Amino acid sequence: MKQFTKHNTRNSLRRIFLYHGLLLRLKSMGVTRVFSYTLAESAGVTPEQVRKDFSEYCIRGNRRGGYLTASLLDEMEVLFRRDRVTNVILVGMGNLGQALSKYGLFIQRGINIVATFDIDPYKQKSRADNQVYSPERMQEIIDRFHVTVAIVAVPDVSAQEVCNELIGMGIRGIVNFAPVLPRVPAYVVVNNVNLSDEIESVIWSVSRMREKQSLFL
Amino acid sequence: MKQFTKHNTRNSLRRIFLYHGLLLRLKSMGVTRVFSYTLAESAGVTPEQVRKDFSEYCIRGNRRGGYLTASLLDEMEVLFRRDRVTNVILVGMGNLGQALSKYGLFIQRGINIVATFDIDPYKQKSRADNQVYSPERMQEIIDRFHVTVAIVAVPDVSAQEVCNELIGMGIRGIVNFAPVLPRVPAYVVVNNVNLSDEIESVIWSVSRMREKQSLFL
DNA sequence: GGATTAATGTGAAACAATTCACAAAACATA
DNA sequence: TATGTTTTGTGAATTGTTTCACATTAATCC
Repeated sequence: MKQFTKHNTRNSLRRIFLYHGLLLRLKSMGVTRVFSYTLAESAGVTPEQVRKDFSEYCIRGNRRGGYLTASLLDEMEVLFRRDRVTNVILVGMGNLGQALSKYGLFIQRGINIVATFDIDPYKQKSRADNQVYSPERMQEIIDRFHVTVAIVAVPDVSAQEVCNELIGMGIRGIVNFAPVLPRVPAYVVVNNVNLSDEIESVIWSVSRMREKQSLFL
Repeated sequence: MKQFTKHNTRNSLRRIFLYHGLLLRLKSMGVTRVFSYTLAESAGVTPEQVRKDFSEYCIRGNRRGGYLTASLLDEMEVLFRRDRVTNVILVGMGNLGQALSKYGLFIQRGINIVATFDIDPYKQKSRADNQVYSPERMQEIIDRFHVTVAIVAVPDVSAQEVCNELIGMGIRGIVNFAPVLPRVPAYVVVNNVNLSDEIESVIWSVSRMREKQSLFL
């Protein structure tokens, strides 16, 4: 097993996944060899950054030859467990949950939503193509499919409760779309995604930029 | 107009929006007064961090008295333009686009999707409740509603082209859900959101944590 | 009204991340 | 095989961010 001595940072991990996505695209475009500056260019970072990031995860290139797209991808996929499909569950089948359950890119990336859950009995019935389960069956499905990661897309008021239940049933990683930060034990990983915040920060950056610019008009 | 001498960082801006969301909840729960440690606790950061972040945006509290929820919110909303509704457009009405167009939390946060666009004529017709426009009408609508920010939820292959067109029509901020990083001029703000990456990074963190733990079993 | 307490605000210190600069390696060419 | 060129890999320098420590302020209590 590989050891990462340095405490690899959240930022470098994010970038690694970004590189991975870019590499998939490059490979599909028939690019067999990439250089640190190729990736840097597409990722909007410096070439040194790319090399440092790879170095942190003990990914080596070939001096003068750069990296072979295919073997770099293989190495990354083994390293980051993307060589196998991971079963996840999705809790909360509101608008966002329904979209996520149908989002085609997940399965392309080895993310398999094995089951979706909602407390609303109407939602449980309504979808013939994609069965929505009652939360009662959660434990059973988590056990059967060895699920450790859940996507939470429930309303803010139920988010904490749902997270607590999931953790009690063995879930160890949560991608949380509810606009609250759930409180979890240290052995559980949470990634909070707040769609409103993402848009608001752009709105603000734009309006600030316009103000600055208008000073020079 | 307020001046921010310090170059406020991306992280502190993200946290500011997080605090804002937390404050909205606290206010709705009837909390009239908050302290830096109240917010720190909910946001998962240190109290000093909260105070530094506020300080960076010239937001002042009352020594010993902390912050009054309502006036802090007012101040933030004026400062970050959340006291008015901002019109945005949404391009790409696939699964994700459709979910985003119906996502109730946007309007709660003053984000108004004034129009949605898709090249697929079938999608343009199909929705009686929520008209989907042909891209031909984009310029007209951008001008009419003074839109400067767009949400892009198109497939990866068309993302760059769509962004170019949007920028040509006056868009200055893009929230990009396509799994590519669009190349844009310096006067355009882009925020890339990659849902697969968010999930993959959790999957990896969990599997790494389990490996570490198994060493001690 | 002075003493006490509980909070903020912030410069300084510690820590983390990025960029720089260049040695080491691999390949090409003659 | 020697030489030149290109690219990686990484220690050192720089830059950025967070935490610490404490002076400052406001409220409360005798």
